[in-house]
Amino acid sequence: MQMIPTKNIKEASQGLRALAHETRLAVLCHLLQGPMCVQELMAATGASQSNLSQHLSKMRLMGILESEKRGQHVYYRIANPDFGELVLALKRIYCPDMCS
Amino acid sequence: MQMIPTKNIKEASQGLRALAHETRLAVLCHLLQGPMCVQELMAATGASQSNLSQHLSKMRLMGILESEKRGQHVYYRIANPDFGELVLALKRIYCPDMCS
DNA sequence: TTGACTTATCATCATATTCTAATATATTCG
DNA sequence: CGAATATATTAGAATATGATGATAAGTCAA
Repeated sequence: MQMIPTKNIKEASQGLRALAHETRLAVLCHLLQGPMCVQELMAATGASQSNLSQHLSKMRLMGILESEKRGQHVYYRIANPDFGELVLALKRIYCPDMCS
Repeated sequence: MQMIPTKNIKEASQGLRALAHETRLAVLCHLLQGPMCVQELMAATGASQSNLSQHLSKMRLMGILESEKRGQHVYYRIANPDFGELVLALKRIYCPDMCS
């Protein structure tokens, strides 16, 4: 196991912080199934429009999500498939009962 | 990819929060090499004694680390090897240049 | 153009996190 | 015992983060 360079620790910890919230982690999990628009994510997470928009904005700024406007809807998707691996590692830790 | 149950999202996001700090992530990375005592971790991270102790305490309470007292030193180690996988996923995202 | 709808942004308040400094506890050694 | 060392705990101030409500801006359809 090789050490992460100090200069990257900062970036990685900022990225983690952008995931370390119940709503944002739920969004990430839902988006693993494919792109969704804000309305759909509102329904899926139960967050309010304003609140969700701010969470999505933060994740986009941190490079976790990408967005694309189609008509009056904005679709969000995961920017980097490696986040799927990260969620898998999370599942091994926090959902040991799930056979994945 | 199977969805993480809502009831576990909370726990997982709390766990992530316990990692989402520059000092704590650095500690985790160092401990991947093996157990270390507080002094060694102070030298490795540059954090102050009190500050580091609080970070270690939080990680221990969150089940990320375990500690063992040996003489006047307290050795910390990673409680769950799956956190190593999580760090590997982080490396793929934030250190794409590192050939790991 | 007007009105409904979708999303983003802003201001503000509430809460959580982090750091520092001081102090406490425990262990070892002389 | 008393001093030195290692670690933990506490209180407080500073800062960051999160939720809400109001509003703005873009799109569509009548």
